[in-house]
Amino acid sequence: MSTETPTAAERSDFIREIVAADLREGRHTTIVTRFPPEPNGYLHIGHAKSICLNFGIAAEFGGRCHLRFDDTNPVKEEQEYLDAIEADVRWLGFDWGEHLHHASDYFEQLYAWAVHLVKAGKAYVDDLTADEIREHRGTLTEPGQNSPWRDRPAAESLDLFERMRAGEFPNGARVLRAKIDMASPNINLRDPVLYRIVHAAHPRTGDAWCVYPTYDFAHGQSDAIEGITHSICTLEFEAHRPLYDWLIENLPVPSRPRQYEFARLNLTHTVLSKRVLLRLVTEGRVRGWDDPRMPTISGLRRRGFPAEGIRDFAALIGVAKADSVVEIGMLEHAVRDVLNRTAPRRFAVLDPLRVVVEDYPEGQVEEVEVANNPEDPAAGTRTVAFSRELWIERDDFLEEPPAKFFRLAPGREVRLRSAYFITCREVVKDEAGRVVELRCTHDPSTRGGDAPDGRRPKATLHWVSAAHAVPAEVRLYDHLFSRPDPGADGDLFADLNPASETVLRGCRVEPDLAETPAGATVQFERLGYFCPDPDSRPGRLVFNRTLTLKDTWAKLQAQGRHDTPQGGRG
RNA sequence: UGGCGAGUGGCCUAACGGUAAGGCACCUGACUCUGGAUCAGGGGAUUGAAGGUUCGAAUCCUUCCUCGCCAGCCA
Repeated sequence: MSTETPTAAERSDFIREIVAADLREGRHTTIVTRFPPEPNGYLHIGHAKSICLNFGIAAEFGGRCHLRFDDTNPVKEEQEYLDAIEADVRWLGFDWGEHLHHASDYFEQLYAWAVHLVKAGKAYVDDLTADEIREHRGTLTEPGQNSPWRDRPAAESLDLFERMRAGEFPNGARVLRAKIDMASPNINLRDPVLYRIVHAAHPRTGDAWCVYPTYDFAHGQSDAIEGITHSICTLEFEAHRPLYDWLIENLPVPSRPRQYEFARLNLTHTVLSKRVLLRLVTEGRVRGWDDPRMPTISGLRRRGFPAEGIRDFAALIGVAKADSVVEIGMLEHAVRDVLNRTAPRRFAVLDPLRVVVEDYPEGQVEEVEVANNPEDPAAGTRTVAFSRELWIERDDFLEEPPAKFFRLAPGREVRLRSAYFITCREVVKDEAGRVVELRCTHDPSTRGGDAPDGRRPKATLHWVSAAHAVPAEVRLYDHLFSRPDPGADGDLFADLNPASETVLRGCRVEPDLAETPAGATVQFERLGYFCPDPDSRPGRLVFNRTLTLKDTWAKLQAQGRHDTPQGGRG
């Protein structure tokens, strides 16, 4: 159940309309949905859309939503995935109560139903090889051919099926098939395979079974067992619906679930395919399923995306049947929106440039008061140490400022946020001509950040006191793929963004940032949102950049130079 | 080429026969101790095309076009 659904009080979509009508017209009194992941990988933002839909509907209509693992293929499934999926759904803010289920919980019942079909002459054991079955299946335009085993006596199929279960045959030797119609224009109805022999240990049932039901045979029946009323899945299962219905109609199942399909999520600059994500991980293109660049729930979490932002995003994009590609900016907008409201502000300098305030007494330290979040007065204030030697952001100074560059430059006065106005008096360079230090003066009357004479600098800079700031490593993240439609030219991996991660060492941050709790995302003023990485240690702080702030100056620069998609800073 | 599904401003989504709405993005201005946020305003859609029904069509009908999915013993 969602903690709250802030932005989408009146959101509706074609599925919710169906649900509402079913309730209104008495077809159901309680709505039961389910989220049915296969534990063969980590959940990603596309799954989040489905999770929000299924759990969201259950919550809105006073029903319930089950978490059911579709664990029918032991060769691809692992306990690690089962655990990660549960953690991710919970982190997203949803609760399945008592209803944690597995298709494997129903193996015995499913087997019994398969036997039922065999006895009814509606399923048979086929001795054809996989290749032969394919050849008999026909093509999109040509009907298939009946298997020579199609009409063998039910008793013979039954015997063979029992021996399949008993482990008498090797993988692939035989399968159980539904007897429907080899000439159907819907290929899924051309005697689909219901059971196959797989001698492999299952994460939950171990070696108890060596025959496993296919998705088609397991899914709808599991829905029926659990009393699912609305079995919501993605568009690619549309062609399976007739089979879903055929099985429900031909089996003595306890309920009549109905399947509805919606368009899966596609996002620009990212790939949402478990197959590809698995490759990124196994081939070491990223550091793991929870790499902050991954579109996985665990990656987004590590990156600092709040669950609320992900839920808001799901509400924002809606649910429909048209294939679509959502701009990643939409996700970033939803996330910035919650972070702007909730993230505490802190000072951090990513690329430090030394500033010496010449007219500020050596050894003196003042505690200046700074708002924790201008958006939220209740967040209160904190004090930050100010002293003679400071660090400011290197790109907040330009010796020869172009028009529209409002920050520090020789002779120019700017405000140091919540502290003093300073004026740059001298630029110190090393032998190579690189600026290494700025000699400045301050106006003591501007303490706190306001001038008694009403003077208003065009820029306000963030800063840290050199003697008080603590060092940190900061990892900057950008889109994993550099083009909006990765792989459109053929080679997906060639579109990997080489600048998707930039590691900055030698950053200087406000001391209390050392205490930022894991999972908390803060705003580094004027830079963006950041969160401590799990790699962070007391003495060796590591922060991940969740997202940059919107940056008009970076945009202006980008327009002028026509590069840097994510803009500036570091 | 068979079946199924879908086409609404750059992107997402709404309109359920009554004369195209909202969000994101973009642009402009105001305000601002974050070039953030906020506020105000703006540009932009002959609703894939062509016919037809109707007083009236994004919605109904016909034909066509385009895109997606289906020929795993994956899900």
